[in-house]
Amino acid sequence: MRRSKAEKQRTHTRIVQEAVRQFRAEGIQGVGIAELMRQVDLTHGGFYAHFKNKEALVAEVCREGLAETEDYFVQAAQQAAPGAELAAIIDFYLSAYHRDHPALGCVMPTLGGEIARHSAEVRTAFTEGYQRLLQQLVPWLANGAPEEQEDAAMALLSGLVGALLLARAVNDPALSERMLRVNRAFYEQTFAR
Amino acid sequence: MRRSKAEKQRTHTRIVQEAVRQFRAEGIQGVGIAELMRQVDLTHGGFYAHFKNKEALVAEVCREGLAETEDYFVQAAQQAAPGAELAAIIDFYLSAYHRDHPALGCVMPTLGGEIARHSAEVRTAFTEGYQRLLQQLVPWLANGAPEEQEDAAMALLSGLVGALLLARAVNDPALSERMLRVNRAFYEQTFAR
DNA sequence: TGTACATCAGTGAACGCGCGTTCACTGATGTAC
DNA sequence: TGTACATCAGTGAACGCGCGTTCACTGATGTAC
Repeated sequence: MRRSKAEKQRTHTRIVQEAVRQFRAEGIQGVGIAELMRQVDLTHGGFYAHFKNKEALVAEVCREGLAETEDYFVQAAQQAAPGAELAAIIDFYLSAYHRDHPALGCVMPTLGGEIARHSAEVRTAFTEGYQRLLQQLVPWLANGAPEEQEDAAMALLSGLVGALLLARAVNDPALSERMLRVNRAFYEQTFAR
Repeated sequence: MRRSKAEKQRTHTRIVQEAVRQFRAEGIQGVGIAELMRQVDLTHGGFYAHFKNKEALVAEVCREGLAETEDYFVQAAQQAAPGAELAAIIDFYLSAYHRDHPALGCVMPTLGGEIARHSAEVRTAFTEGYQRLLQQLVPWLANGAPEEQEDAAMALLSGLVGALLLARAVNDPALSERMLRVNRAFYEQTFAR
């Protein structure tokens, strides 16, 4: 039953992509290897031909998940009118669509709490993805020393994450809507140049 | 083996307090009823004399956890010099101690992601606690229409939550320290009056 | 106030189930000649 | 290029374990008289 190298690569990618989706929807602890592999049309034993253990998958999920968010930031900025790049990123991140589709969205609000409890391997993968995301925001922030721009990006990014997290946790649609709206306005007024 | 009403009440409180602590440290899914009850010197069967099911406990944990954070906010403000109340709350929330002791800290960064996936019962408890927390911040925000003060409190609160979440997830101590410092400075400059 | 009985907090065995991981096996792929 | 053999992606049974919940039971507490 051995498969070609190319096919193994494809299978590997499919496992990671399905894991990113499922982890965001159900949490890391909420997803079992057997169910994950079933969704990829494989049996659970095969998992260990691709990953040393579940923890190694979690690390890859961090990388993949944060890279996806990075792509979304780049796309939002590209499609925005000149000067409106940062507002476009903020509007995308704090949209009702993003709030209502955690399985398709950023891993930071969905998995951040769990990741803090995981191994150094996982947290290092997270840290690297976070730093790249930060650099993606820097070009759109007010002129100044690079360090000041990074500082601003850090404040903005954690604000976005917290706002989305809380907008999802809360059970009152009007309140949730208000949280998104208020935070969009706050970050656009504070950081848009 | 029946116990007095007062003793049942005391037991109930002990279960909830131990659950708040364990949930913050290990996540909701990371804590089992048996282990929880063992820490309270009871057997797992007795759990159901106090709670319909685990979900009912989670709802109580939300209430208790957010009430604790509310108390901390009140205390921080009381102990602060006049005019420095908001800075004191921000400094407390974004302290290295708070980051390093999630078991003793706010439930929003630790449990927020999981709570978003829980029942209406749990999310309603969370929503009520969140609203009370918000009102605790309002008095310390810039004068203006009550709605504007609430808006500012919402932006501040989600920023605090996101910053603590990320400062814990990241694996680089210098970066984590910088995240706390930058966010403290940002929120104090933006909101302190 | 004292007695008889119902209530029920807590015990501990048992339920079915899913978890992460291991392992002997299969047969197609990759490689050495 | 063709053949012989080693490799290894994926299978599926099995491992020990912990999960949430139920339930018959116990004996002290609460209550009705």
